[in-house]
Amino acid sequence: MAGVSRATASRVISGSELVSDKARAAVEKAIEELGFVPNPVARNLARGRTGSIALVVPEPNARVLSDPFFAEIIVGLSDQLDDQDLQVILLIARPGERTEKIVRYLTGGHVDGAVIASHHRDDTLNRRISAGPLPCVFVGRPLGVANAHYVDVDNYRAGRQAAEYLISTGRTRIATIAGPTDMTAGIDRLAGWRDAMSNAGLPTDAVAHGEFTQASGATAMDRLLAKHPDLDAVFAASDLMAAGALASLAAAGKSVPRDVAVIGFDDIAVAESTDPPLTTIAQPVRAMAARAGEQLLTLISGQELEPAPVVFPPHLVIRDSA
Amino acid sequence: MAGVSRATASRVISGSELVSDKARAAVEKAIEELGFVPNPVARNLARGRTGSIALVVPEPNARVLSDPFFAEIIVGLSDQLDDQDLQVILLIARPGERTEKIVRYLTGGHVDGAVIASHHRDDTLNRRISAGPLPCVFVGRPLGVANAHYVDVDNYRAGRQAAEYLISTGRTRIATIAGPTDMTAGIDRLAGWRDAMSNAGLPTDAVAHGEFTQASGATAMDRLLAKHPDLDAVFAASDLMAAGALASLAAAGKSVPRDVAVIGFDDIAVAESTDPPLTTIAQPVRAMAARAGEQLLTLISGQELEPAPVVFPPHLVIRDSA
DNA sequence: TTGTACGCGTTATCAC
DNA sequence: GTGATAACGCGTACAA
Repeated sequence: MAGVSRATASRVISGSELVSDKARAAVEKAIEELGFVPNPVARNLARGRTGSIALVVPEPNARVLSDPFFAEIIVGLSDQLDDQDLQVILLIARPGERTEKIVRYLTGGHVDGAVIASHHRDDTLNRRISAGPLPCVFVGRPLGVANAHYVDVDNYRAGRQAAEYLISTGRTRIATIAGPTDMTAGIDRLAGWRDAMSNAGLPTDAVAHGEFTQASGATAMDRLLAKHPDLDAVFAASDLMAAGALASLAAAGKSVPRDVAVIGFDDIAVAESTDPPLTTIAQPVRAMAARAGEQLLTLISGQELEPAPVVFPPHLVIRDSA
Repeated sequence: MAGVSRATASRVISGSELVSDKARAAVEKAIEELGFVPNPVARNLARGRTGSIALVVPEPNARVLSDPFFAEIIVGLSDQLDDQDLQVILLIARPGERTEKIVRYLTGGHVDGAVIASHHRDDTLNRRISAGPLPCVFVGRPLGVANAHYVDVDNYRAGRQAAEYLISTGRTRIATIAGPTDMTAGIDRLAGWRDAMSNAGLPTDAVAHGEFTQASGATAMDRLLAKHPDLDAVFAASDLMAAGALASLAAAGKSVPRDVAVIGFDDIAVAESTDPPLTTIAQPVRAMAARAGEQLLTLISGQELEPAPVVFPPHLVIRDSA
């Protein structure tokens, strides 16, 4: 219709510079009149790509999806990829299903790359994908995967920071409600707390483990109180566990922060509405996700990328509980 | 390699019955040895489809994504579509951006259909997509869109149910914290409450509007208490608003449920951890999303579908607040 | 700068 | 049952 060949039309649409102004104008006019829209599927076939990347959520649990953490990841990632006309495909494990299906999907050429939210302890998926040819970036340091590309918050530093803050406010008998020992977030935060305590010459024996949930935080606090009735502060590795701890402390007749200071982790919405509002350590999740997307783009474009972790600094948010 | 034509190989892969056992075996053997995986992009091009549907979240707000409501929608939808090798593409409006880009994407042939989570008051997107040729199903009754396919909880019935329950427990001075007047969830729940109250011969003047948030629920409760100090019950159109109301009531020295009964809506996680735990009305979000997916599949397959709404019954969850 | 012609990897429509 | 062969709609060497 523009009186040119398909090739020239294609050049105009793809934004090539090697087109005369006259031809370009003619094509653009034709596009306008025809309401022409390129077929993305055909385009991707010709280009040898899929035009989409996967966001893998290996947890077969609806609860994790409502986790603000994932919400931020989704937003950060979409935001980063929107301009590259790459779409985000959500891949969540179905309840009671092995990750087999996800692996098959990822290796089946459906996507150009993957961002894996790796909070789960089951690392077979992580290993298999990481070893394969598909570009992939983890959000959160994956356990048992060597040379992986990942972005994470500096959990170790965060643990130190929490302990050091409590120490700086004069607390001396400081406990921690740590995460599970088979999740890097739990391990690293605990290690940081431990080192800060040791450096200050304080005991590191008041440790209880939770599952990052409110209920587990409450029972962990119960255990701590029973074993160390003299404690005057506690660092919980998640806000939910901190909220559980607040409930436990209230039930035990302890006033927060007067008797016991509490500091959480995540800075999710509930942190503001607890009584008292939680002092907590925030992680820049959206920025982390954006960075993961950026790294993935680099990998997809074929550039070699040193598998150096990208680590973001945590950020202390001071409210009333500590 | 199997000594057959592409056509026969394709038949085997696509699971056609019109293949001899011998040929099938040969092809399967070849597939095994070659590790052959069909290219999804080429397949979709040949089939004239995209192999994906969009889940549209028109709210340019990260907060709504962490809403358990959306989490359940995502899970329900993926669950339903997983078997059809249809993938869910998440389409969220970027903050501060018009919905223009989303419309372009949807009409650009990127997806075979769309599920639109239509909670937002801005209905231009709803109208434009609904009027177009793309199969689409709404979750939540869209405002100002005629003949739309949608699934929803029976908000009117839910409002009635809440009021009737409060009445049945002997309350007589019953208020409501309603949602915004330009969202169907707000409108319909209020209408149900109003009718139940009228039918029981009770006054319907104690109405305050909130924005479905905790803060707005608290201020709405403040207003209600100031104007109707004698009220003995309140129906909040969301759990978050109910939580805000609880705080406001506590500040006013009112005991729940002794002085004032409170009933919420949604049955999200916080409903269990408020003090006291919230009696609330749950909606079967996951089932609703699955149904929306099912409807969308029907539409995509080209079958005509009467645009009859699918309405799910709400479910009263009795805890301690009423 | 432009056009020709082929390739991308399948599925679908025919004849056979 | 099976096998050529034509789409599917676009990108892009290569030649002009």
